Amino acid sequence: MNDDIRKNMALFPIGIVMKLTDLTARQIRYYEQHELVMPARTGGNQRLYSFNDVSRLLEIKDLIEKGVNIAGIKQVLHTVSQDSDEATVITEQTENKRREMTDSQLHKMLKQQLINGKRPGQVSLIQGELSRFFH
DNA sequence: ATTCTAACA
DNA sequence: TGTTAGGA
Repeated sequence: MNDDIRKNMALFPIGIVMKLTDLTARQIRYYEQHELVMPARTGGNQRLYSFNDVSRLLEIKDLIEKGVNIAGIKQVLHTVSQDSDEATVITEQTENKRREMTDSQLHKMLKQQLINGKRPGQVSLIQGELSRFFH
C-alpha cells in the first residue's frame, strides 16, 4: 500500500516527537547514535521524524521500561528495515513475521540469561534490577 | 522560540 | 540520563 510512503514521510521535529513518545530529546538523540532510529534532516540539520520513526521510538521506550538495554533492543528491532516503498512491501511483511518470532525469542533469551547467568564473551541484554522481576 | 553538538561541579 | 554552553 502506498500508505507506507506516508508513514515514512519526514514530518515532525524532535519537539513534537518528545510529546508523542514521552521521551526526552537526550534519549531520542541517544537512540539515534546507536542506530535504533535514523530520522531525516532538514537543510538546517534539524531532525525530521516520520510516523514509522515514532512507532519505532515507542517500541524502544517499551523495551527500555522492561529493562532491555541497547544491545537487546537492537536484536529485537534489527530485522525491521528502516523504510519501505512499494517494492519493499512484500519483504517487510516477511520481516514482520520475523519480528514477532524475535519478540518471543527475546523472552527465552532473557530468561536464559537470568537463569544461566552471563557466560564469557556474551553481552548482557538486560540491565538494572528490573531483570529480577522478569521471571 | 527550537534544535544541534559536545561535554561534565 | 540530566543539564548546560554556545551557535545556527
